[in-house]
Amino acid sequence: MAEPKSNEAMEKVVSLCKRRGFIFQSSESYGGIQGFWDYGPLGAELKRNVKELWWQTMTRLRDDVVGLDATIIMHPMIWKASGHVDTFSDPMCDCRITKRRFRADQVDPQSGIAYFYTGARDAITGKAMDEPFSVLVALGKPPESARKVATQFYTLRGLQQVELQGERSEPVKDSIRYNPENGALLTDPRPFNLMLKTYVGPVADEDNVAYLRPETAQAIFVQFKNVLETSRQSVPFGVAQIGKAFRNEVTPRNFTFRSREFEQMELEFFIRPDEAVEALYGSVARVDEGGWQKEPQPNWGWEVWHKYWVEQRVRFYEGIGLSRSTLEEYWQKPDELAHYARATVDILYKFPFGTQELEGIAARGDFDLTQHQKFSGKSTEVFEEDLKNAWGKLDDAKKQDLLARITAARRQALLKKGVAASEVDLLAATEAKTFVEKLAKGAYVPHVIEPSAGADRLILALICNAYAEEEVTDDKGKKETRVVMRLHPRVAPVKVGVFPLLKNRPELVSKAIAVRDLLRPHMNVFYDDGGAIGRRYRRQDEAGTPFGITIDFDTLGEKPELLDTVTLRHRDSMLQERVPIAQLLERILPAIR
RNA sequence: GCGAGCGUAGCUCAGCCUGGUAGAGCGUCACCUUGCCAAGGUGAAUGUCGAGGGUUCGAAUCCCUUCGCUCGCUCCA
Repeated sequence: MAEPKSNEAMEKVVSLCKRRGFIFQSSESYGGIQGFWDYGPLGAELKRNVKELWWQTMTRLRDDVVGLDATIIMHPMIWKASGHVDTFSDPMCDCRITKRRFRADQVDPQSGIAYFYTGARDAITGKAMDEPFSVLVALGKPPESARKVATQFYTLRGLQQVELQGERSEPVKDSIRYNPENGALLTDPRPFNLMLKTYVGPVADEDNVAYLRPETAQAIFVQFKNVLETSRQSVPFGVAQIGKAFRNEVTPRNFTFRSREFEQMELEFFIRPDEAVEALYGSVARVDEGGWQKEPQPNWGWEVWHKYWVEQRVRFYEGIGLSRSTLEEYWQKPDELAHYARATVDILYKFPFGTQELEGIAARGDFDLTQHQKFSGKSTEVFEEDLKNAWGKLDDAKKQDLLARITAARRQALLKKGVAASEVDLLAATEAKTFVEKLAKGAYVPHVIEPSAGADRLILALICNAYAEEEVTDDKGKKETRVVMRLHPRVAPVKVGVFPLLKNRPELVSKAIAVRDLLRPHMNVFYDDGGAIGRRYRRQDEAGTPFGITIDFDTLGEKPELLDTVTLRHRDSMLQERVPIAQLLERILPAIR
């Protein structure tokens, strides 16, 4: 995935973002704060447009998705159930000599003889150091090798000629406290908690710990039943949410790409397990039949739904100016998949600093809803009368066949999870039986397809993608560079700039203001009367404004046939055309919607 | 969190080595000019030289600490 870095391109983008007011560093006047960013006037408009287009596409233009807007702080147990409490706090330790970092639980256990030192003394200056240290060497190695490493350690701490103090040794077995590469003692494990912690209520003690959500998805799972019961939806259907999430990233990097506070646009789309689909419709649609390119069908299983959502998401990106050629689809290999995922596709954008993930579309099975059912004790199952009836009508051979296939699938999943081979058959059989009995009653825990996009990453991709410099030659043959943000008109922060040709002619100014007021209820308009007209065009080019309108003397009727017409200037081509004021809305609106 | 480099006007940067209380270009603002693609005229604003401390008669300049940025390591469910 690594590509040659192009810092120059990125620096230009960052510079433009600040210069024109797209993105500022958070708390800049206080020295900034790492991993936090603010959107300026243009950035705020851009982000709002992107989020609204996502919301429009994902919920309002569909009849099978509804919205949710949940709190950032939720019951802490949710993060236990989701697995974040465990997977988000990796204790780490460092080699005291090479500074290499290890996951404390992933150090290769070492055995041998440990040599301990109480400290060291500098033979030249007489300076003493009482910091203890120890080195582990393999059995049979001479003590000199331990002394060499220990000397290195104290030298690094400023001693010139090291005299080791208080050496003693003892055998050690399977210790994970030493660096396997050089035997040096590692620092004590320190927790790296990637969730931002806070306290709910006035007392800041451990009973009141809560976390800022590291993803918006869990709220959807937790509210799944409420949404189902109140929205008049039934599976398959989805719940969409846009909101802030927080991760205490070790290393925020690449401008806004990896921030500690960021915004997600997530959909959890709930579907029937394939076995339920098969019971209802006799068979499950296959991906190679190509149906995923068209409208959803009742006989889709998870694979087709997954493929469908990948396609939908790519089409969304195309619709806001990220063509397929700027994107990459990365289908994770089976061994890269998280334990809960059946398949994950990353949609990547070719950023100047490398090709990086914009969105992940995961087929998560029933993992999340099952976890919350387990931890909360509340059912996350749905019931379908039709399923119960359909199951009742299956012949015995079909039922046996389904049971066998479910058992085999459960067996594989359990093996992958690390269940002992001796127990796996019984466990798989029991689980499959329970599952089938539920299906027979028309009940199941829905499976889920999760398209999860980063709003801020998308903004950054749109900005990088839009940035262009081009050589322009003027009438006098002079060459110059035009910086233009080729933002898709649908996301552009300002849709149209309105300019009186000259500002010292009140007739032009008042006409221009009238045009501005005509357009303003329908779109974001920027009025500018400062400086030469060309300068104002170029200023809007840098802001990504797709249209410019200039009011001149012909607008006022100098040439009677041009009365009430204006110049409409197009950002990308710089072409101009004469358009009647009365036709402006019908010319511009289709482009920005 | 570790290592290396960097931090001077809105932006790009000079000055730092060889201490003597800050500059250029672009941009911004106002007025004039401007009859359709940034470069005309006049005038103006802007930095406690990232922050704090130390050395010194005197620090943007030397030293220490800290914060931020970039790169590498680590991490990325």
